[in-house]
Amino acid sequence: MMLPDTFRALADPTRRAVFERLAASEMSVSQLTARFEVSQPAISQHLATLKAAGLVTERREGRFAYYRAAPEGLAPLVDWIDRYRSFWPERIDRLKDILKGLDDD
Amino acid sequence: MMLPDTFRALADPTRRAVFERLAASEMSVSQLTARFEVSQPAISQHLATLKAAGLVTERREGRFAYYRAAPEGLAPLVDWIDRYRSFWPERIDRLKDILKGLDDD
DNA sequence: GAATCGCATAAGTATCGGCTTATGTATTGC
DNA sequence: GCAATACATAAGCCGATACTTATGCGATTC
Repeated sequence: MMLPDTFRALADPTRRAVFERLAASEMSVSQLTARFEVSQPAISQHLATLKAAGLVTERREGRFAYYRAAPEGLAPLVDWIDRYRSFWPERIDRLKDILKGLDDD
Repeated sequence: MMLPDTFRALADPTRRAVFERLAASEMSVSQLTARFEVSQPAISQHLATLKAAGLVTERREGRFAYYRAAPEGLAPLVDWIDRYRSFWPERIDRLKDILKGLDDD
């Protein structure tokens, strides 16, 4: 199965943290940089990787670049997990909790 | 959040394929090696990584070591995805399909 | 229009990670 | 007990990658 690098993109802790931050709210690169302890180029590079994986989207506004998490990018992960559903013991009912939550929404 | 290296363990395509194979059925290291194009040590190393991440379990029998996928090891992934549930657009109803499947079982 | 700002890209470096071959350690078979 | 088998570990190699500083480039500001 060809996952579009979703796992690899999220494997790096810093990059995952960037995604998590962008899931909370849209932010510009400089705002994002201020929240991490790596340089601005490092952040830009992580964003490029996340964007290539479909995990974030970019919105240009003048000289600013606003990024936000693209939840659809997580779909390959859900798909992948889905493939092993039938092998899962009922013990893993956390997935059911997730569904319950969705139903309640 | 401190994921127990689940993402990193599944980021490598070969290692992910090993996990997928072990999800289908328990196998010994040599049986597993026969199915891949990397050496036996490489397989052993992948298995060690997967085991450290809680994604496989080992069963010793004489000089054989049988491995099988540990679906519980995927729980951290589900947990992590769950954290962003509220940000997801309804468009991602695939997760609902998963839950439906579980309910039907 | 010159300086500044926001960001991306280039280039270099050092570490990590997956692979190999070589070797070690039990276990089994003769 | 000796050879062979099953697997793990050691050691080394090399490409990938996460970071840095330096630079480029468009947009804003004065």
